[in-house]
This record gives sequence, C-alpha cells and structure tokens, in this order.
Amino acid sequence: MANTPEELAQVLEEIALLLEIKGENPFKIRAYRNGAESVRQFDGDIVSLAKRNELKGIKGIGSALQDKLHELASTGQLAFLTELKAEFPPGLFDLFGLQGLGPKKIRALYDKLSIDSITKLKQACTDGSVAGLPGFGKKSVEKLLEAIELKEQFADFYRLGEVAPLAETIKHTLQQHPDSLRVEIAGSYRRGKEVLHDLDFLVATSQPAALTRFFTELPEVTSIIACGDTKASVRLENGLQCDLRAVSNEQFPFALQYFTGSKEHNVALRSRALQYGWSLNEYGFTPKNKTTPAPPAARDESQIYRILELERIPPELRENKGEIEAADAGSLPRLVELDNLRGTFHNHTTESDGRNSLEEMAEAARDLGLQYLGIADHSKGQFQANGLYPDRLLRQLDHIKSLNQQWDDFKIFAGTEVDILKDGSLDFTDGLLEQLDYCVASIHNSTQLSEKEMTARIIAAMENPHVTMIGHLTGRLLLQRKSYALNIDKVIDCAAKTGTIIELNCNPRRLDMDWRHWHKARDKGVITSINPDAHHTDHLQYLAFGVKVARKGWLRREDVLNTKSLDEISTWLAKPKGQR
DNA sequence: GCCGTTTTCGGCCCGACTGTTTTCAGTCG
Repeated sequence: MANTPEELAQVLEEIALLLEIKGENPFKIRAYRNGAESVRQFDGDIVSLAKRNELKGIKGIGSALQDKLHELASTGQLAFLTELKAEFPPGLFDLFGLQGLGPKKIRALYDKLSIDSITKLKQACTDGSVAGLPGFGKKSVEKLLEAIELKEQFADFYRLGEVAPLAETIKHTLQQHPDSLRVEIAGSYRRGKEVLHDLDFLVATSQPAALTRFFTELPEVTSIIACGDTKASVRLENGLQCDLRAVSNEQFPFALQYFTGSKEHNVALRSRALQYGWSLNEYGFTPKNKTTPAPPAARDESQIYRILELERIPPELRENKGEIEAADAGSLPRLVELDNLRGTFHNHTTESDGRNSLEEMAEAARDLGLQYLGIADHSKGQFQANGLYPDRLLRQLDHIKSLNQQWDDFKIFAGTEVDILKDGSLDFTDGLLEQLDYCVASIHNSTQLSEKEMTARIIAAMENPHVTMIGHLTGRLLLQRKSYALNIDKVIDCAAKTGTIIELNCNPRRLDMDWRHWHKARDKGVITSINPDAHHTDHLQYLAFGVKVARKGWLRREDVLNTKSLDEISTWLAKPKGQR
C-alpha cells in the first residue's frame, strides 16, 4: 500500500526505469521522473488527494499520472506496473547498479544473450560472448568486470549515513524496555567508519533473555538468525545484520570497550593490560596469577583506560594508528564536536539543482543554530544540474545581499561551486569569482584522466587565488565508485602551500576526503571545511557525519574552518588567500 | 506523458567523454 509520498514517487521512478528498458520515448520517461519529483515536492497531503482523485492542477502530473496515482493510493496496486514488470525478469534491475551500463546496453545484453542477472553477465564477459556484440568491445568487457567486482566486494556493506536513522531508532526502542539499564551501539558504527558490515547493540540488564527476545520481535526485524539467552542476531529488511549482546551492568563498560573495537586497537590494549598482570576481555580484568593484585572495578569505559594509565581514547580514534601511544603520552587531540560548528559552506538551492529556495535554506540553517550559510550553486558547465551562467550568478549575489539586510546575527555568504575543467582552468573567469565571498572548485567531468593529469588539474585550481576550497576532492562514491586517480600527497602539500581548504564533504555517499588522510594533512597545516553539499534543508543534518569523520581523522576545532564565528569568518574571508 | 497555445500538436536541457566506430551511440553528470 502506498501510504507516503515517497512510496508513490518510487513507483513512478520504477515505471520510468522499465520504460527505459523498453526503449520508450525519452520524453515520456522524463515525464514519469518529473511526476515523481512533483509528488515529492508537493506541499500538502498528496496521498489523501490521490486517494480522493483530487490531483488536478498539480504541475507535472497530468491526467495519465493522476489516474495511476489514484489507483495506487486507493487500492495499493497498479495494474499498469504489474503488467510492465511481467515483461522482464527481476534480476535485470540489478544490472542498473553497474557503472557503464544503461538501459540500451542492458536491453542489448538481454535480447541477444538472454543476460538477466549479474552472474550471467559475468559469465558472458569471461567467455567472450559480450565482446562479440555490436557496440561492445574489449574495453567495455574489462570495465564491466571491474564494475561487477566492485559491486561484489561491497555486497554486504552499508553506508554509515544511510544506516544511522535505523540504528538510532532501534537504540531508542531498546532504551524504552523496562529491564534495560544502559544501551549503546558499539562496533564500527561507534567508531564512525564510513561503511558498515553490521550493527552491534549492547544492553546492560539483569534480564538478558527478556531483552534478546524483545530484540528479535522488533518491527524492523524480518528474520531471526539466532536467539539465545545473552546474544541474538537478526536481519532487517534491507539485509543488514544486527547483533545484540545483553550483559550485566558491571560487565557493560568492558563489553562496550570490547565490542567497539577495532580488533587491532583491542589487541594492543590487551597486551598493555598484560604488562599490569591482567588479562582483559569483554567481561572485565582478570588477574593472571594469584600474586597479581585484583584490578579495581570500572564503572565506565574511561575508567578502563585510566586503570591502564591512559587517557580515555575517543571511539573514533580506536584503529591502532598511534592513539594508544598518544594516550600514554597524554597528547591525544581534543577532537572537534558538532557543537563547535558555526556555519557551513557548499550548499545548493533551487537556483541550480537544490530542492529548497535560498530563503528556506537560510531559515533551516538558522533553526540549527548556525550563524552563517555559504551558498555554492553549480556553474554553467553543469547543464544537467541547471548550472548558473554569470548573469544568473550575479542576480543571486544581489538577492543574497538584500536578504542579508534583515539579520545582524546571521549571514549568507555568496559563493559558487565552480567546475574545474579538464585543463585545470575554471568554468568562471577570475573577474567574476572576485565578486563572490568565496569559491568551491570541484571536478564533475573528465574523471578518467591519468593520475598525473588529474593531480596537475587540481593543483592548477588550488593555485588560483580565488579558489577558497576544493569540493569532494577524490570524487569517490562509497560502495559505488572509486576515487579518481590522484596523488593525494602532492595535493595535500599544495593545499598547505597555497592555503587552499580541502572540503570534508559529509554527504553520506561521499565522506570525501577519506579520514585516513586527514591526520597527515592536519600535521602539514591543511584546514578543512565540513560541508554537507546540501541539496535540501534536511541535508544540513549531514554535518553530524562530517564531524564523526573529522574526529576519526584526528581533527581539532582549530583545524575546521567552519568552527569560526561569524565575525572571525568574515575577517578571514576578507583577507587575500595568501595572507590567511 | 506533460505543457501550453496566435488552442490540439510540437517541443521538451545539453555537452563531454568513451569506446566503438570511421561518424556515432550510449552513458554520465
């Protein structure tokens, strides 16, 4: 039953996909996609309107779509879709997830070679039959195999940002149980890893069996893998595995430490415990022999570390990448926190491909308690994203100036996300960029250049005095697309030399630049800006993921540009790049 | 399939890149 606008929209998207495989008129296909977009953006109860067949007059939804949405909302079925689906095997849709495969090629593979699954495609690539098809050759086969490999490699992984709402909902429900004393999500989720294999819930209780049973009966659970007195494993609808461990309140800190990991961190920590004469496991310290004095109890995790004469190590740092040595020396960084953020750059509006207007974005930022919001809509090179030509950009600049007059505690900064062209030049002239408050420069095309060319391209952009920061540096899409060929070390050196910010893009699909590079970048003096790349007011919430990744990269408040207050950032932006 | 109209049919967003071709189709952003 279609009960939400999103469900209605997804049905229209599904139809569009099927029509695409059928080779229908592209404008008809676009009409379905536009219809889906209209449904999503409609300000009002569109589901009820659809049920009552009162959709007339909504832009993008003509008579054909009105009828279909009415049928869908009132009966929960759509005969048109059912018939359409019956024409193709279900496995065919998996092929859409592969880079380089669009509807035409999928159709050709299906028609000529009866390929209707990734397994069959892999086989046909290997045995040479794909290379024999018109339009396919040696290179396409290589690329397809590579795409399949990438997909298989990440088959059981989930992006942090997409799992987080579900994880927090389950945590909240567990907390509501009368027998649960403490609840935490441990594992890689707690460590802020960008992709996760599973979720590890931990609960302190005197009634473990009641909790494990309660866990398996949660509405989000679709199948039970195992359920015992202290441990249960389940699978959710999206395939994600979730484990629950129920322990006593005394064991809880030890279990939390143990299940948070990482494995490498724990190995190092256990070997340190042994030097004190104790073995350490998920239940507590145990003296190695009778002469060893009993260790004191630990009420929380920080006491476990204190007993081992270490500063408390934040979960994000527990990867055995120098954090134990730093904790021993008392030199752990004081990591940036979400509360430290005062604003953000790199956000879009309806002027290019965002969903909300300038006014709505500003209002949402103010609601979050931010003091400033940087707007960076796409430049003209991004046609598909409705990129701005100079005249529109200048009009937006005027609009921002006039809006800014209403506040004295908040400011919109006028920027752009300008394309870095193939040769490293920018999609706008210096004269135009000079008129803006700041500039994000990003790569959106020619992504297959060699490492040497790509590195030179980004360095050229960084050397431009008007480029404040580089957007989504490596172009990676988590679980989907690798980063461009790029010499990160050279880019980091150049960022430090030129005073160019490297953005930490906290869109859950990107989380780019990767946390593994930030510690060394920081030590070379590179500053970041934690940017949500928001295309909707809701996306400002992504800042929380960005802060997790920044913490994972050992970043402190002073390493993050957008922790500066409105006054500080205004002064900073007013200075020439070389003098900041 | 939608929209808009000098009102019922014609236009609908475009360019770069890649790999396949030898002039272009398909994909992507």
